[in-house]
Amino acid sequence: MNDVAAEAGVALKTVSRVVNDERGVNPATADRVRAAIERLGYRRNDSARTLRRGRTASIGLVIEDAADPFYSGLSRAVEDVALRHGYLMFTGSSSEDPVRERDLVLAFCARRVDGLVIVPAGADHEYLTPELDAGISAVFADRPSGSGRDLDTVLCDNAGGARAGVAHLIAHGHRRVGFVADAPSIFTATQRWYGYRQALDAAALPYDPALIAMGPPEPARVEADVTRLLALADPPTALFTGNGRTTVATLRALDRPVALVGFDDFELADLLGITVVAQNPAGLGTAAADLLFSRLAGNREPAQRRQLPTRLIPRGSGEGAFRLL
Amino acid sequence: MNDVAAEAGVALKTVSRVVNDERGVNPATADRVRAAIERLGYRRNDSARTLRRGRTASIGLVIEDAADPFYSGLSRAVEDVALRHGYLMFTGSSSEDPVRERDLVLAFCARRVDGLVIVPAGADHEYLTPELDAGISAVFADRPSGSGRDLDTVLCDNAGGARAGVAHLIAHGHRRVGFVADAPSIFTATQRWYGYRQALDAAALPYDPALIAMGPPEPARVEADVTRLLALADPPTALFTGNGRTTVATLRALDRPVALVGFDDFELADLLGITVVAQNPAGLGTAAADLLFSRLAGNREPAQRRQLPTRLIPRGSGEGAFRLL
DNA sequence: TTGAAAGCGTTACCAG
DNA sequence: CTGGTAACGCTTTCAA
Repeated sequence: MNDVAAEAGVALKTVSRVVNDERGVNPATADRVRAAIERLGYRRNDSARTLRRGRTASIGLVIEDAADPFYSGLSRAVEDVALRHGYLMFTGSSSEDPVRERDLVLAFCARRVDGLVIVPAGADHEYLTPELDAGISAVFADRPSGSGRDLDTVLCDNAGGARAGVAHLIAHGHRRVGFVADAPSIFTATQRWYGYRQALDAAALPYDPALIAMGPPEPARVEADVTRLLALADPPTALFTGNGRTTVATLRALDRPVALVGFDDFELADLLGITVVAQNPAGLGTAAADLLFSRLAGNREPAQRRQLPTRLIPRGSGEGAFRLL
Repeated sequence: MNDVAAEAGVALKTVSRVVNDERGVNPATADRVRAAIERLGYRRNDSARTLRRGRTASIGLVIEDAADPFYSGLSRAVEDVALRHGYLMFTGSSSEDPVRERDLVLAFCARRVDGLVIVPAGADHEYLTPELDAGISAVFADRPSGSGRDLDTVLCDNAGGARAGVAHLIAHGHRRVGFVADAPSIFTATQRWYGYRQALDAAALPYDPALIAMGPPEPARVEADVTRLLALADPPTALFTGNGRTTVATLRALDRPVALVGFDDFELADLLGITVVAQNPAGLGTAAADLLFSRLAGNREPAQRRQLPTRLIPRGSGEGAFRLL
């Protein structure tokens, strides 16, 4: 900017005015400055700008895995909202590791992002306190925080969705429904398990722990669990799967037709005829980002907790059974 | 940092030394400083650090769409490499819009990212010249640049992969193979079309423009085109589809069994029995990021152009025909 | 081992 | 309309 000022024969401050489209600059002077900028290939240094103004016009997004269709849909939605507000977005994948989540969040904060959208991997967010005190806004998406300050949170109706899905199977005559999902340490898995129990209770069906298979999200674990369930002496006649990844892994493990309803819609589920409880990843991202930007705009209301609805989409596998051939 | 110094009763510089783990600080003093940091909830401002040091330890990634499984896989791979090097990553989706690509890249540069990985939406990259002169490194992934300085580029073997896929269909007796893909303005689509032609030529089969359906990536367009091809008086007995999205859209449009080979592997393609020419999105991202970081480490060799192999995976649809039921 | 001062490239504030 | 100067929070350089 100094060089440009010298080149154009004006003061530094005048260049700043032109660069920032401030009014009160002689058009002729402005043109001279712009010409100098062009000649020198000058580009404003936003780091310095940021330092001086105290706002970086950037946000940080921490998700579980950028390559997972659910989170990449959420990610794209957050990005769109950010860009619409003129903000840039840092992205990081926590890989379901609380330490990595924390490192990413703190690294973003060190860059002085104005706000954060976090899909928490851990339950403890005490580490956020100094950052929040420093004025950084944060919104939790998909899962709530287990500790720390009460913060804006956007979830989907996990229990309600699971309840509806399992009730659907029960309504079609099933009395033994297997439940395959992520480990109980994952908030959404536990919520969906609540929903499963509620549906059983509502139908006065017994809860059989032998029909529950919760664990790490690895496909191999899921496939082994499904195989085990189906090999029981008194096997389930239907399965409810706890998320998209689990549903897909389950499909691979089926060696015979079984009624199936899965939480999360996914690509080609319609072609395959899989009945699902759909949630809206993009909607989740948009809602979280909107909430964040309302905070950045000065909204000082108490922390909100929004819950997005789910939708049961019957496609055959929940009404009859899933069969590929 | 000033506040911490005051709180600890030392000079600013000493705090800086402690924060950066520089040696030559009395352990007792260091402890006092650390205690003050803890009390005040101090966090280093990396923007200021960046400004002073001239390196931001961040890169920018511009892809076509963060929600597309292909690009989200690439994205995750780039992120992993960046994090391993202690870098943070800005992400942006161009939506196949050259203007948006340019705006994103320039915004990243204004933040003084050290490097860029770009999946170009446009062919013109003259706008990068001042940035490159300023010392920012850039690597193109998935598609090359059509203009501007010669830069590192990582592609997959588009023509070779398509040739192999089409040859596979021909080897199974097909003499009329339809080609459904993105618009010719997209580099990969055109390259794959070359591969298609090469396979025909190698088998001495005539090229029939009526069998070519290239256009916007919208599913509706693809479905309409597929329907049109299959309704021809002399319809194709096999289809080659130009990428994952197109393959999926094509599946939806099929009203009868047709032999099918698709470029790009995708989730559940194995279950559905779709023969594909697989490329490796994560490998592409890793290669591009590795190349970028070698530049950031000082590698001054001439621009490289790497080509990653593709792999034909027979699963049934290319050997017989695709049928869901 | 510790500290003081200069400077990174901007913008805010006050003068002219 | 234009310009000077301080300040943002840090690291670099030099001195004690």
